[in-house]
Order: sequence, then structure tokens, then C-alpha cells
Amino acid sequence: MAPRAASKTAESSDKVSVICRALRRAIIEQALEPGAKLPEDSLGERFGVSRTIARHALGQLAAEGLIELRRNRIAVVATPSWQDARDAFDVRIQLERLVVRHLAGKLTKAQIAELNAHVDAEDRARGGSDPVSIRLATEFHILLAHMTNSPILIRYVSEIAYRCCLTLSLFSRPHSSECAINEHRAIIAALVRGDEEKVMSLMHSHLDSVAGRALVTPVPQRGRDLLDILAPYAEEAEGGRVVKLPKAARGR
Amino acid sequence: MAPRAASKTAESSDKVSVICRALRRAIIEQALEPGAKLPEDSLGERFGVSRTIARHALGQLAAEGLIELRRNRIAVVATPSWQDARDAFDVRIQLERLVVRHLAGKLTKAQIAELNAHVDAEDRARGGSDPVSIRLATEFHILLAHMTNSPILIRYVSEIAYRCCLTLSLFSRPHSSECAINEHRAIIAALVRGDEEKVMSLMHSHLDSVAGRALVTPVPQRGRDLLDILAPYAEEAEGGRVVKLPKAARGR
DNA sequence: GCTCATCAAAGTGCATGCAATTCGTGCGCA
DNA sequence: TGCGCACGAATTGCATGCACTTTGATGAGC
Repeated sequence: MAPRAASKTAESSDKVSVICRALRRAIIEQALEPGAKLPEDSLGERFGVSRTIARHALGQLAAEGLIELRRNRIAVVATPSWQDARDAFDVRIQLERLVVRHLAGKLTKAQIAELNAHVDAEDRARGGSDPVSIRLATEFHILLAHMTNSPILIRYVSEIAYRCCLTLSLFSRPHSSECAINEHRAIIAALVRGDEEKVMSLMHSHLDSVAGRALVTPVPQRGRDLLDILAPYAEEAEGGRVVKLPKAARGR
Repeated sequence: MAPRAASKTAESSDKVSVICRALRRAIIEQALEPGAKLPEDSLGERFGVSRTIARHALGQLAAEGLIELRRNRIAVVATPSWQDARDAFDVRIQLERLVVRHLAGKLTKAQIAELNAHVDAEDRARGGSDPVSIRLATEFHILLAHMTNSPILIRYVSEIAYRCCLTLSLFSRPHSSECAINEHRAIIAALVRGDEEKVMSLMHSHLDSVAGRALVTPVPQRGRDLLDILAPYAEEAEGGRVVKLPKAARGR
């Protein structure tokens, strides 16, 4: 009768996890750039909750390494160093290796369809400039992880994929996504064939090609207002129910 | 000037992280068994903080998978399934593999000394019944991870090592530690020689021997009072300063 | 013009209070 | 004796309030 938890590692109460999800999306779609400030009140205001809840959400995201929390200081979106990035990719390759081992030759028809559908979606959202395409590229890997049915693997791959994605927004050029899409298709094909070694090498070069072509660029840093930036994410969060915005504390 | 953060992944404010550390220790030393209830007020009372802080700490530990949080329900120490355990060990082996690759043949004299000192400490605390020896065995692996200087690796290995340790308290017999100690010594030796492959196989069989000899035993479940159980951990937490205990709400 | 002290505004750290939910126990009834 | 039900105690969910810290802007002194 118990629905076999599987996902949902922590994500305690609903409101907190809603905010976490929204902020994660905002970060990986680069609406929130590294270094962006996240004051508790503003978040609370935007999502229609008190500071307590916003604070809790920030704590969770900090545990995932997506934001940085320093005592008595405003939380900011994490700004990983280049060294951090290399570390992350190293670990990520090992983890994805495990995913591949779980999955090679064992995909069900439904799963194959789901993967293809996802890549089709990536195709539709093509164009490196579209923030959605960045997110989808990352979520392809997360989708693969989910198919292992291994909660730990799911959590770690998700977390590290998000972090890598964050890194990219710091170091990489606009993210040439057609390349990634083709590589994703090749990976699916090899997985279906059960050609584990092929998938491994594909995955390796795939991740490396993303990480490798990174070049250090100064952060663009457009400084929009946080309430504006988060508006679409807050809307989607509660299924379209636009949260209250009593005082239009615009232009902080 | 900035001291190059490096460690400290999340662990926001001091009080929260103190409680987290104390609970982690209590859990891996099996003072808190899987399924043990952790009401917010009791924790707050024991550590001399309000529910707010205790709650935040529980959130962090839930993110690490050490405790389980369900809406409107008392937090409990996680009770990993056997399947979870296998998953954890799979991932762990990959992660430790990375650690070994970082470290093989690259250990400094100081690091070698530190490792030997640690194993000596394990030796001293010998005896599977001593909860400290269990903790030290786990912390050997965490110590190795720390030597990689890779924040991500440190965090993941620590986390998963704790979780594996937790699993053991559910499924394993008392944990025959002399064996583990010898294996630890062998691993150090091979690491020093730079014999990467040897370390790998040692590590693999080491972890496997720990996981493999697990047998499903019904949880013992002694039901002591939470305040009693946590007393020593709360003391150590704040450097010996015993926290206030205004109302002796004994024998809940 | 530049540096440094001072102070208000903004923000976090934490405790407390109230509403809502769950848990456990005793009672009624079969 | 066994089973269901209902009510009170225990506990969580969340917002709010106050104290303390940081920030950054203003003005005095050099």
C-alpha cells in the first residue's frame, strides 16, 4: 500500500519544497546568476510566505551547494571556483558511469519513449540562448538517473548536475546545444543496444566537451530586481496561483 | 585575504551545525537507533535552543538522509531498506574509488602519520561493542576523503559513509572491528606504495565484507528516554558547557 | 580631494505564540 | 474479550516580534 517512496529525499513541508524547486529552476535557467543576492524577506514576499519558510528553503539549497550562506549575511547564489568545477565533473562522471551500468540494455519501451520525448523537447527548445534549453539538457541526465530507481543515485546525480549547470553559467560560452542534443541521442541509442562501454565513452566525452570548452569569461551581471526575476517562477510554483504582492517594494 | 572556504558545505549558523554534528554522532554511534523519534521540543530543550533551531537542524539531517521527515509527524532516525543499503554501497564504492585515485602515491608524510594515528586510535577503541570504534571505522574513510581536498568528494563520501554506517546498525551483527582495522592498515600501505589497483581491490573487498556479512536481524529497540540518550552528545557539543535543563521533563 | 568615524536602514538570528494536525488512551458497545 | 470512537494531550506548521550585526551613506577632519 505504501507507494514505495523512491524520490523525495528530504523536501520536508510543501511550501519549503515549492520554493526550493522554483529557486533551483531560476538558478539553472540563469535567471539568477552566481552572486545574486537572496534576502529572506524578498523571497518570503515573492512566494507569499514568512521569512521562516524562506530561510528554511535557503538552508536546503545551501546543503545542495547551490547557494552560499554566511552568518549574518545575505544568501547569495553560489559562485563555484574553477577548481570546484573540475572536482564536480570528476565526481559526476563516476556517478553517471554508475547510472549507465544500471541502465545499459535494461531500458523498457516506455523509458525509451520517455527519453526520446525528452530529447525531442530539447530539440524544440533549441538555441543556446533559450534558458529552457539549458535546463532540459541538464534534466536529461537527471531523467536517466531517475530510471535507475536508486534514490541515492537520483539525489546525487541531480544535485551535481545542477551544480555543474551553475558552473557553466559562470565559465562557459552560451552553451551550444545542438551538439549536446546529438550526443544525447547517441547515448540513448547505445543504452538501448546495451553497449555499456560505448555509452561510457560517449558520456565521458559528452560531459568533457561541455566542461572542456569552458573559458573564463567575466560574469555578465545584469542587475535586475529580484522580485521581477522570480515572478514567473513564483507563479508556476503554485500551479498558476499568483501569490499576493501587497506592497510593491519595487526598485529596492 | 579570504581564507579559501574549502570545507563547510552548508552548516549555516553555529547552533544549527552544532546540533547536526551531535545528532550525527549519536546516530552513527547507535545511541539513536533507526526509527528513534526526535521531537523538536525535546531536541531544543536538550541543546538549549528553541524549536526553530532544532527544526532547522532536522531539515539539514533530512537532506543528508540520516533522518526522515514527514509532514505533521515526528522526525525519526532513518530506517533504510535493504535495497537502499545495496544502492548506497554501490555508489560508495565508486566514490571511494575516486578518492583512491586522488590519493594513490601522493600522500605526504604528515598525512601518512595522520592515517596511522587514526588506525591506532581504532585499535585502542577496539571491540565491536564500543560505539566509538564503529564511529572511528567510518571516520577513517572520511579522513581519506578529506585528504583529497575536493569539497564535493568530502561531502558525498562523508554523507554516504554515515548512511552506510546507519544501515549497518540495522542489518549487521555487532561489527567485528579487528578485521576492519587490519584492512585499513593494508589500505594505507597500498596507498603509500601508490599501488592504485591494489587499493581498489582492497577497498572493494573491505566495503563488501562489511556489507556482505550483514544479516537481517530484527531491530533490538531499547526504548530509552531521548533526553538521557542525548545528554553526553549535548555536553560535548558546546565544549563541555552543559546546557540548561529547566524543567526535568523526565520519563515522557 | 581623500580618509575615517558615526549612525540610520536593512537584514539576519532566534524565540515565542497560535492554529492545525496527529497520537494515544479510555470509554462505550457489541 | 474485542473493536471502534471520540476527546484531550502532544506535536508540528507557520508567522511575527525583538535584538544584534552588517552595510553603506553622510559628514567632519586632514
